[in-house]
This record gives sequence, structure tokens and C-alpha cells, in this order.
Amino acid sequence: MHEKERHRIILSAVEDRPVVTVVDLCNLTGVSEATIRRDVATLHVQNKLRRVRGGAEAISPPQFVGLAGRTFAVNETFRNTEKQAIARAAVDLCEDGESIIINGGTTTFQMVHPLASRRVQIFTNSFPIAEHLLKHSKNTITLSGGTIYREQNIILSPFDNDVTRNFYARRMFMGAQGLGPLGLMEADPLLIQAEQKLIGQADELIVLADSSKFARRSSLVLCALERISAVITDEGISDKAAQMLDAADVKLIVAQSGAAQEEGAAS
Amino acid sequence: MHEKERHRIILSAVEDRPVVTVVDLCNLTGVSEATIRRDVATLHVQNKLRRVRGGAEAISPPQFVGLAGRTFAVNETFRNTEKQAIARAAVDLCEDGESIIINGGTTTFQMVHPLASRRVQIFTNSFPIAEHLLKHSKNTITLSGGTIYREQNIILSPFDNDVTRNFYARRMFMGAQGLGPLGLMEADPLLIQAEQKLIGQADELIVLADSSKFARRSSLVLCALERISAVITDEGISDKAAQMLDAADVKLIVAQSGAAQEEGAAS
DNA sequence: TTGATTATGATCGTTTTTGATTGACAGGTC
DNA sequence: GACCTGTCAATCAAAAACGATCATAATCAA
Repeated sequence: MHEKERHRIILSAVEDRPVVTVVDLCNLTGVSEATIRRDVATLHVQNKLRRVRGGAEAISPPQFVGLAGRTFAVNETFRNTEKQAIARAAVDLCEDGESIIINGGTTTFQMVHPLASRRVQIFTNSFPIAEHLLKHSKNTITLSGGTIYREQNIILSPFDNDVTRNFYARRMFMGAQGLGPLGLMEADPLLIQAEQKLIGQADELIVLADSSKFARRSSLVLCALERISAVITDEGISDKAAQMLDAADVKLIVAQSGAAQEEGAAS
Repeated sequence: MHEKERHRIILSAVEDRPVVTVVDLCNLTGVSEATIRRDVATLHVQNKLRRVRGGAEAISPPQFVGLAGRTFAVNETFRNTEKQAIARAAVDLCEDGESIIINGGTTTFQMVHPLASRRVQIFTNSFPIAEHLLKHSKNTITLSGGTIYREQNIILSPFDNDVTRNFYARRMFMGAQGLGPLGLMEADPLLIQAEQKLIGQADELIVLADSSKFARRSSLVLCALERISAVITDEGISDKAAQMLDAADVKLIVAQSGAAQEEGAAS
């Protein structure tokens, strides 16, 4: 990882949230705390951000996020360390030039920071993801059309959207409410419909789910486990959950916070 | 591999990504690190790129796409007073609860400010307009799907977009490159196609054009004057231009900067 | 072909960057 | 008070990047 690349990620993260901790940035970049501190110090003297105890904050603090994602922002801080490591492992799967689909969500949103230094073709239904990538990266962004739902920060359309139908990608990344033997579970019926449409446009379905998601259940099943190509989770995953994925022939990727991530293939 | 060819590859790689490492370029060209370093040094003194430790970066890329795009932002400050008055007059035409279509552009972007205190249904193909309204208003926003073009800050899709086809509005607002006897003129062929599609979805077409636009001509005609329901402009409009609109049965609205706007009906 | 010139790749010592360790310091809990 | 925990600066060793040098390979003119 390059110095410039790290700086890009750091600035992107700082602007995303009022304050970012050193540990957060470690997970985001995969480098040591010492390096992050040096980077933050450098960016501080360059007036790109302000250095504070524990991390860094944006140079312009009165930047309030407005209505665009209150619930979103709250969720964003929950299990953030795991989500960041998971998101980075997800981005590591991609190569420059590829086409990917990113379904909106708080976990998948974390992918924007490692994506800041990439160059891929991205289709998303998430307004915040598009917004962030547009500002902080050179990726090509394609948006699904429809009405913006403020709470979920998702663009939904009741119509069969031709842009969606015409975008094809090797991989689709999505989060989940819960992950059980029945498959991937979601709470919102509206979302289900849109997500199922998207899933059809990609070969591989990669699910980003921190380990708490294996304990959670939800009311609606989005798709069966067998449809999932891989699950990226954190080290907290139980043996039982791992066996469940193994039985369904789902590849399991455990993202390790702090250090380089390792892969554990199932089956 | 010849030197020129390597240089071409290097420059293209640098354009693509914010930073490129020496190793990256080695893999890309198949030559040794020493050669790449020599090439980068050469291109550096030629001001084709900037040499940094570990690789190279584009010469101009510290310019991120700002809040709403660079070229966009530059344009935004040009004849700003007039544009604001025109935009306000445009918003004054709308009533709460209505559905409107706003075509992206620097003039129509000014509509976001008066729209902040409104409550209408808005369809737009402009990312900055959607972004701003989402954060600073409670309007319902519907976006057209497609790829985001950074320069124009517009979302375009080569496909017939069902969201677009299903949104119907009483009024559509759009800017223009020029306005002459032949009709509304635009420069970009790509835009023309998308805009023509949109025009079909609204009863009335309202054109926002400051008075300088009557003197400007462009290469492509988007639609005839007769299709336009009204033109909103500033006090600088010439009698000749007013007569032209009058002859085509186009209502003329002159927005007065500073004070409450006044209407002057033609014909 | 020969010789001169230039471009390229490899080697090596130097400099810079990075990651790990250590101890210092502040704030909190028991 | 003793005991954690988290943050940080300082230090040092390992790794990466660099510049210089030299030998080889390619190119070109005579």
C-alpha cells in the first residue's frame, strides 16, 4: 500500500465521518498504527485534516451530515472495526477494471474507502456510496434509477429498470440482516424485491456479514445459502456457523482486523 | 518494447489511477524497475507527471471533484446573480405537491435553494441537484438511472429507462446552450438524446436561459421554439429576442434580480 | 562487419519507510 | 493507592525504494 494511497483513504474516511480513530484507519488500510500516526501527522501539517487524540477529524468541523442518513450514520458506528476489515477483504477480491455491483448497506458502505484508490466499474443502488465514490475516487459509477428512500439511503424503483437489467457484473456485494440455514435474511419486503433483481445480474454473490449476523434472524428469506458464492465475516464466527456455510458449499473468508487477512476455503 | 510505447503506457496508467507504483508499471510493461525509474524521471522533467516515492502520480490530480464537480463549479459562478433570480422565478411557478422534472445544468441547479423550503416531487438526472435536495430539503427525489458523467454531472443511460418513462410531470425545467429562431440549442449529442426523452414526459417545457443565451448558438437543435411553453430570462433580454419568442407563442417571464419577479406575457 | 552509441538489466550500497517494542502519560475502575 | 486500558513518542531492525555503477544487449553509421 502506497503512501499516497493511504492518504487518499484517510482523507476519504475523515470526510465521511466527523472523527476517525487510528484503529479504524488501520483496518481500512491494513498498515500499522505507527504508519497511520505518521500519515495523520503529515496530513495535519499539510492542513488536510486536524489531528486529535485517538485519531483525526475533518478540518471543517461544522459539516453536518444533514438528513442524508441519520439512522444510517448511527448504524455505521456499530461494530465498525469488523465492518471495515470485512469491507477491505471484499475490495481485495476485486481487480482494477472489473465490474461489480454493490448493494446499499452500512457494511457495504465501508467498501468506499478501500475503493478510493481503485478503478473499477461500480453499479449501486445506494446514494451515499455513489456520492462518496464520486467525490473521492475515479471509479465509474452507475446508479439504478428510482426514488430515493431517505431512511435506508437506497434508490428504489417499482419499475423494471433497464439500467439494472443491462448492467452485468462478475460479483455482487451485499450485506444482510441475518444469515441462517434458510439462507440470507432481510427485514424489508421492498428491499427484497430490488435485491433479488440485482442478484440476477451477477455471477457470484458475495455476502458481507459480521459474525453477529449468524445469530440474527429476520422475517424474510432473500435467497438460499446455495446461491451465495462466499461470505466474508470476522474472527468471531462460531464453528457451527462455519459448518453451516461449509455444508452449503459457501466459501468462507475471515477478515482479520489489524493484520493481513487470511482465507479459509470451505469444502 | 520501445521507449515511446512505455511512456504512453505509463501516462495512461497514471491518468487512470491516482498513483501508480514502479512495480505496477513493471508488470504492465514487462521491463525492469531501473528502466521504469528512468522513464518516470524523464516524464517528470517533461512535466507529464509527478514523480513520487514509490511511483508516479498525475500532474494535476490533487483536484478532486469538488462539491459538485470542477467544471460545474466554475460555471456555477458565471452570471450567478441572474441565474439565481431566474431559478427563483422558476420555482415560484410550482405549487407544493406538484411533480416536476429538472434537467441538470448550472442554471437549473440554482433552483435547489428556493426548493429547500418546498415540498414537491422532483425527477432529475442531475446528481448534484439530487444530492443537495436530499440533504437540505424534504422533497421527494427520483433519479434517472445510468452512469454518472463527472464533467457534466449528469446521469446518462444508453438504455430506455423505465423510471424515466414512468415519471410524468406537468412541468419540466431545463437550461440551454443557446436559444435562437431554430429552437433550443445544445452542444453535446449525448445530452440531446437524454433530454429529448425527458421532454416527452412533461406537458409544459420551461426553459431557463439568461439573456446571454439568445446571442449564443450551438451546433445541435434540441427542439423547436414552439415546443417551449415559457422562457424565463433576465432583464437583459433584447427586444428582438422577445419578438422571436412572441412569434413562436412562447410565454416570456423576466425574472428581476433583487426584487419580486414580474411577468410579461407575450402574445 | 566493425565500432560507436545508446538502452537495458543486474548488482550493491545508501536512504527512506515501515512495523514492532518499549516506556511514558492520562483517564478510568476496583 | 494499585491496576487496567488506550494513546502516544521514541527507538531500532527489517523491508522497500532509490541512485550509482557496470556489464550486456540492441541500434545505428560507417
